[in-house]
Amino acid sequence: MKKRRVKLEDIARKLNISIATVSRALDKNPRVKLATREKVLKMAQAMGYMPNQIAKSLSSGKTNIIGVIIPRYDEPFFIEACRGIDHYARSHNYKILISSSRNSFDFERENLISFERGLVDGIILCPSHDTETFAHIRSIIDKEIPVVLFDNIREMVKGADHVLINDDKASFSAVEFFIKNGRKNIAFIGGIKEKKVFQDRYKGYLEALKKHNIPIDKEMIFHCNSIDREFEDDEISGFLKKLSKKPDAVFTCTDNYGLLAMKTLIKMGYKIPEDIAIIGFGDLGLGDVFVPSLSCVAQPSFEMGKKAAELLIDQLNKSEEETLPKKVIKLKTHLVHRDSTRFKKVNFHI
Amino acid sequence: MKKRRVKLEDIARKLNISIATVSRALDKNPRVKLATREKVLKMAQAMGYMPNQIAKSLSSGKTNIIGVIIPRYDEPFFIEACRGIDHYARSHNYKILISSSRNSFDFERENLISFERGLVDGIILCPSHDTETFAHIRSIIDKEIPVVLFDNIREMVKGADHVLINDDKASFSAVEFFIKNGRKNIAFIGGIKEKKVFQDRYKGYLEALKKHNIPIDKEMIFHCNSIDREFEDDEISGFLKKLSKKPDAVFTCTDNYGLLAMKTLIKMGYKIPEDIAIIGFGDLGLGDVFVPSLSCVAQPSFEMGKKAAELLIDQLNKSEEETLPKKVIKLKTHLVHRDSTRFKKVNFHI
DNA sequence: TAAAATAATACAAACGTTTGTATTATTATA
DNA sequence: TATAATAATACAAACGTTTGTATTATTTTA
Repeated sequence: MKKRRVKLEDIARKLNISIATVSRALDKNPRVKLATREKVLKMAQAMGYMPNQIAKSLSSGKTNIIGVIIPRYDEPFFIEACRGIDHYARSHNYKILISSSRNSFDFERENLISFERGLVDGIILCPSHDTETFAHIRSIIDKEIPVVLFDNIREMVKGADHVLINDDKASFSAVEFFIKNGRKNIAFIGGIKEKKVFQDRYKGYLEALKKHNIPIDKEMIFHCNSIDREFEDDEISGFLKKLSKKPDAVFTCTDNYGLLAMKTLIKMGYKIPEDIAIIGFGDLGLGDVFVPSLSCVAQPSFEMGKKAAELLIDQLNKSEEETLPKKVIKLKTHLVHRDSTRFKKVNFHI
Repeated sequence: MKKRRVKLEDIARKLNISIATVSRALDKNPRVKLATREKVLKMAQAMGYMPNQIAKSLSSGKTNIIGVIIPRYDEPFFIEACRGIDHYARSHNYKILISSSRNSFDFERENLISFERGLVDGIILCPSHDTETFAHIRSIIDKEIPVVLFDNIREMVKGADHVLINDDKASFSAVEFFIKNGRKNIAFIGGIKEKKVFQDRYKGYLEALKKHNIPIDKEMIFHCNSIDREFEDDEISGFLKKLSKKPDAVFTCTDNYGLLAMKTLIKMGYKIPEDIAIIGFGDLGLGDVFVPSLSCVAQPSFEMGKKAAELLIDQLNKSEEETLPKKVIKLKTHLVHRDSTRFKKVNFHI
């Protein structure tokens, strides 16, 4: 005794009119008489009619769904980016379907392939850690499915839009901030060297030192290698504990590294920010709650998502013939000062 | 010059066989000769055939998508729950479509209605803060769309499965833990009183005190009212600062409250956990990183999501006729001991 | 008041699959 | 070698819409 859904045909039969007319009436198409439209609307309401989205999609060739692939669910940055995407998408009548690549190239490719089956109109992707080739993305683009890439981009992919931040500038500003406040022994904790973002953040660090004629001390530089969070703590505390010289500032390439570093440094007896200042990267959004709180380079995560959605929907709405030039958007970061740099209260934009 | 997708018909025409045979060959249906199957498979591969998910769904009446509605994106609990849902769903060939109700009843209802359009096979819902009536959910159930509710359930809804934790037992255990460790002046910071979960957590607090003959001191009890996070900090520090008696323990109904309380208490000069022990509720998953770290009642968020997905998929897979009895699953919480209760190292299950 | 113009509606194909039934080809049986 | 049994395939309807074109009903015009 499964209740069958009410469909156009049911309404049509009840009113003794054709399906086409019912369809058009519900669309408020001027081709149907006002009286008929109202009759249909009333009957649809009375019968509890709900349009079948799947049938609509098949007929129209559009699903109004955007596929989103992120490297992981449990990073505030991605959640915020998804919120941004969702925000823009919803207000433009799109839903989003999120999958995680679990930072695996294979999963990423699988997810893309599953999106190729016509369930989504377009794709927003943040490449995973170990994505080094881009054929899988190009293959999607070849099928003329619009793609926008955001964050963690190693390499531009032709035919896709890109949304990024200025990683080198961002870390440059953070390190310069240290220097301008008299810090000289500035440690650097980076991420795996293969990632473009970490390279760029490292670059910014080096450039800031260079500009201000501070010699580069290799001992002060560490690149965290583990993808697995479990080991980050050990790696970072290991690095900090075996330093022969005391740093007076640390710049870390993620907020998490910053927090872990802070934890270790406190245990080692450092006073924050008097003995050592710390700036992380990313803005977990929670850094604020804890004592001491962590300063950071804030990525405009929500904005990045929003922008990505905007670019994608622009592509989706373009007419068949016109071909929109592909864009690379770089969004601005800014320094958020909390306890770990609060020797001077400022909040400036890069 | 839009490239048309390859479809069954294209393969069929190329090989001079019928669409039905191609369809069955790809399904590895034994009705088609092995030689034919291989021919088809090869051709499909060569032509880059991708099945059209929408057409499949229309034909089969199943989308293999689960709709998920959570109150907000930016709470680790929900993210973890979604991960749990996703984990189970994916391994059973379902995708998930997440929407946020932004803790608004109206958005929640809108989301449900949009799910009613046949895009999802079933729905997993965590009711929003201000959901007080349930007609919108019943209406979905009436249409025989399977529904599973999890967390924040004010009231059981007939015809839906439920996944919960034992809120009263959980807070009871936390408070009893304080008492067994010699704490007597135990403050309570709850959430808005209208929510069942907060009522239950409050109940557990009261019961623990009662069981151990500790008089209830109204001054030690505070119910945080704000939905907006911005004001929680002020509310909580306001409460703590105007206490006439010094508490030696605080139980808070969320982790965030716990962190905020800890921040204030440290500023007030309390030593943690010597002067005051704190237990939060929820396990942000980050409480660990900060100094001092926050002990908490850990909700099995991932497990809850997983269980919800399991129940839903069970409903979806049941045959047309059989009607599965609806279930209420209560999952166990456990205490996670960190710095804020580390006067004694244990980690027991409730 | 009949023809022309237009408004309103009906018909039917299309979207790309699946699947029950009909048909044809092949093999087995007598 | 004709006939039955079975294997392989083809046909066509169905899923629930949308939309171009054909048809019918109504109004306008002469």
